[in-house]
Amino acid sequence: MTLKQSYGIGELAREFDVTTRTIRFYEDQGLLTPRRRGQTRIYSPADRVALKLILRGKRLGFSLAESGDLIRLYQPTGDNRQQLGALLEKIEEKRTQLQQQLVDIQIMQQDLDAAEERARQALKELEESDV
Amino acid sequence: MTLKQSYGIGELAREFDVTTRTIRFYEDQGLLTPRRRGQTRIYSPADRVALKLILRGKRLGFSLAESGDLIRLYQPTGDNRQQLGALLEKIEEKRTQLQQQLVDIQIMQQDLDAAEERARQALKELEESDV
DNA sequence: GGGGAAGTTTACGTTAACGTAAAGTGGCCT
DNA sequence: AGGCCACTTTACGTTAACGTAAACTTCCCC
Repeated sequence: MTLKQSYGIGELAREFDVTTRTIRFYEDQGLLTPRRRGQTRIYSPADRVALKLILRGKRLGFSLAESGDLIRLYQPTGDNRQQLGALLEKIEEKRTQLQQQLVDIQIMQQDLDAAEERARQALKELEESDV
Repeated sequence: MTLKQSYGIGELAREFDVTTRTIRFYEDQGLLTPRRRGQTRIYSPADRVALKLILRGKRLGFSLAESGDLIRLYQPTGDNRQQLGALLEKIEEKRTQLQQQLVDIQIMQQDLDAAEERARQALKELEESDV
C-alpha cells in the first residue's frame, strides 16, 4: 500500500491533534484548499503536508501568515525574474531567522544545564543535612 | 569599568528595541521587579537579564508565562525536596521542547534548501530561454 | 423512520500581548 | 517663570488564533 490520497477533516484532526474548527480556520486564512464532495471537504496529501508545515511553524512561534509564506515557497509557481528574486530573498530571510533560533536554543539549553546543576546541588545538600 | 548596575526604562527600551509600555507590561505580569526611586523605576542587572530571557523566549514562540517559568528556574530559591523535584521535572520538560524545536528547525532548513534549489533552477531556465 | 455520528455554516466570545491616548509629575535649562 | 523632556498612572482599543454555541444536512444503522 502506497500513500492515502485523500483525507477527511476528522481524520486529519485526530492525526495531528487539532480541532476541526482549527482546520477550517486555516482554510479561511487561505492556508488549506480542500476540494469538495457535495459540501464535505476532501483533503489532498498536499493539504496534509501544508497542515504539517503549519503546525511545525507554530512550534517555532511562526504566525499563520508566516507559515502561509512558507507554504507558498513550496508551491511551484510559474514565476518571472522579479518574483523569483523576491522569493530568494524571503528564503534567505527565513534562513537568518532559523539561525537566530538555533543560537537561542543553544543558550537556553545551557541555562537549563546550569539550573539543573544548581537544583541537584541543593538536593544533595538537603540529603546530607538530614542523616 | 565593570558592569553598569542600574538602568532606566528608556535605556533598556532602546537597548532591546522594545517600547517602555512593553517593559511596564512585563512588570505587570510579574516578570520584572524594578525598585523605585521616587516613583521612577530603576532596573537591576538581574532585571536586564530577565528581559533578555523574555525576548529570547519570544523569538522561540514562548508565552510570557513560560518565560516567567524560565526566570524562576534561574532564581536560587530556598526550596524543599517537593519543589526541587517539580523544578527538575520542569527543566526536563523544557529540554524536550527545545529538542523538538531543534528537529523542526532542521526540517525547515532542508525545506528552504529545496525551495531555493527549485527557484535557482527556474531562474536558470529563464536565462537560457532568452538568449 | 428514528436516532446517532460526522459533517456544514454563521456568528458571537475569549485570551495574550501589547498599542494608543489622556492627563499628570519631576527635573533641568535658560 | 516657562518649556521641554522623560517618566508616571489609568483606561480603553486592537489583532491573532482559535473556542463555543446554535441550527442545519447527510448518511448509516437497526
